[in-house]
Amino acid sequence: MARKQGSHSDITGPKVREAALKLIAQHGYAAVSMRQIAAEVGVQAGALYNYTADKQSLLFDIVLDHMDDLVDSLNEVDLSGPPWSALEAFIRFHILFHVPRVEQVFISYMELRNLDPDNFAVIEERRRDYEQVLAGILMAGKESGDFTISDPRITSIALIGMLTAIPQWYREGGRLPLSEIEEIYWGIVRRSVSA
Amino acid sequence: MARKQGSHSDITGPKVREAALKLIAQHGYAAVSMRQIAAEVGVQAGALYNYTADKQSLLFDIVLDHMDDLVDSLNEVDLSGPPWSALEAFIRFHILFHVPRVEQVFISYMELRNLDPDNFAVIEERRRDYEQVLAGILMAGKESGDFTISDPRITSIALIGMLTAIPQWYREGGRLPLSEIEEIYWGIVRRSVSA
DNA sequence: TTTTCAAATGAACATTTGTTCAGTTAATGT
DNA sequence: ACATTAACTGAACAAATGTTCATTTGAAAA
Repeated sequence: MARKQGSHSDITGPKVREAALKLIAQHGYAAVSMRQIAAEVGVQAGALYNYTADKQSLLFDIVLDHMDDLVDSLNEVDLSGPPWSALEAFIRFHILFHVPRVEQVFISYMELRNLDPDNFAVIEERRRDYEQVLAGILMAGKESGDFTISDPRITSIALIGMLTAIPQWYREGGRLPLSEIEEIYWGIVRRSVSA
Repeated sequence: MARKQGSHSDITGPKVREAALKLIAQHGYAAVSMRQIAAEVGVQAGALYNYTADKQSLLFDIVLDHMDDLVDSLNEVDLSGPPWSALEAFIRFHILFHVPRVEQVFISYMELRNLDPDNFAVIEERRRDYEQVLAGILMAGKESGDFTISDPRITSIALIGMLTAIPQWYREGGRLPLSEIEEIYWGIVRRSVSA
C-alpha cells in the first residue's frame, strides 16, 4: 500500500533524516544499512531514494547541516567585547550548543573519514573557520596581555577538544545539572588562560 | 603456493595485526573487509583465520593490547610524590604515551561501539581505572589545597579528553616539536588547576 | 630421497549490501 | 465519477561480506 493518509513527503522526508541520524550515531555509518534505516522509518528500502540521492548524501547532509547550524548560531553571539567577555561568551555558547546535539557531534567527529573527499573538504573548511574564531579571541587576549597563552592555535584546538567531548559522557538527569557543568568547564578554561 | 621460505607463522601473525591496525584506523572497523586486510598482508582471506578467530577478535585484540599497554606503562610511572609532581608526571606520561600511538588511540576511542558487549565491558573497565588514577591525583591536590578544582571527576575527564585528542592533529615534522607540545599542554593543565 | 605437516590457496557457502525500477496504491484536483 | 500522480512496494541486480574447508604447496625432518 502507498500513501495511506495525507501527503507523506513532508512527513517521511524528516523521518528519514531522523532515522539516519539516530542509527548512524548509534552504530556508525558503515555499520548501518539502508534497510535498517528504512525499517526505522517504517518503509521499504527503495522508498528512501525519494528523499536522498544515495547513502553518502545522508551522511553528508547530517554533517553539513550540523556545521552550518553551528556557524550560523555562533554568528548570533556577541563576541565584540573585550577578550575576557568574548572568551566567556564563546565557551558558554559552545557548551550549550553541543550538549543537546549528542548525535550530530558524534557523527561529525567520528564519521569524517567516511565522507567522500569532496564532501570532506567542505566540512573541514567549516571546522577550521570555527576553530579560528576561538583562536582569534585567544590571540587578541594574548596581545592585550589579558591571557597567558603559549600558542593560541594549539590552545584553541585543545579547548575545543575538551569541550566537544562533553556530550559523550553527559546525560540529562545525571549527577550534575547542565548549568553546573557549564560553570565547571568555564572555570577550567578561565584558569587555563590566566596568569 | 604456500610456505615460500621459512616458517611463516612468526611473520604473518604480526603482519595481520599490523594490517588490521592500519586499515581499521584509516577506514573504520565496519568499513574494512577481511579481504582488504588479507591483501595488505599479501595473502588470501582464508589464511587470516590461522591467526584470528574472527573479525571481532581482531578489533578486540587491538584495543585490549592498547589498554593493557597503557595501564602497564602507567604503573611504571612514579606518582607517589606530592600532588603537583604527581600531576605533572601523569600529564607528561599521557602525552608521550599517546602521541606515537595515533592508530591505537583512534581505534580505541572510535570503535568502542563496534565491540561485542562482553568485550566492551572489559575495555570500559580498563578506561575507568585509568581515569580514576588522574581523578585521585586531582582529589588529593584539592584536599591538600594545592589545586583549585570544582569537581575532580569531571576535571579528570575534561583533561584526558583534551590530551587524547593530540595525536589527531599532531604530525611529526610539523610546526612544533613534540617537546614543545608537551610544554604547552602541561602549561594549560597546570594553570587550569591553579588558583 | 622420501615423508611430514605447517601454511596458504581458492573455490564455495549463505547473507547482506546499495541501488534501480516496473508496477501498485490511494489521496487529490477536476 | 474519473483521471492524475506523488508515494511506496517488492522483486531483482551484481557485487561484496565473513567464514569454512578440501586441496595444494614446499621447507624441514627422517
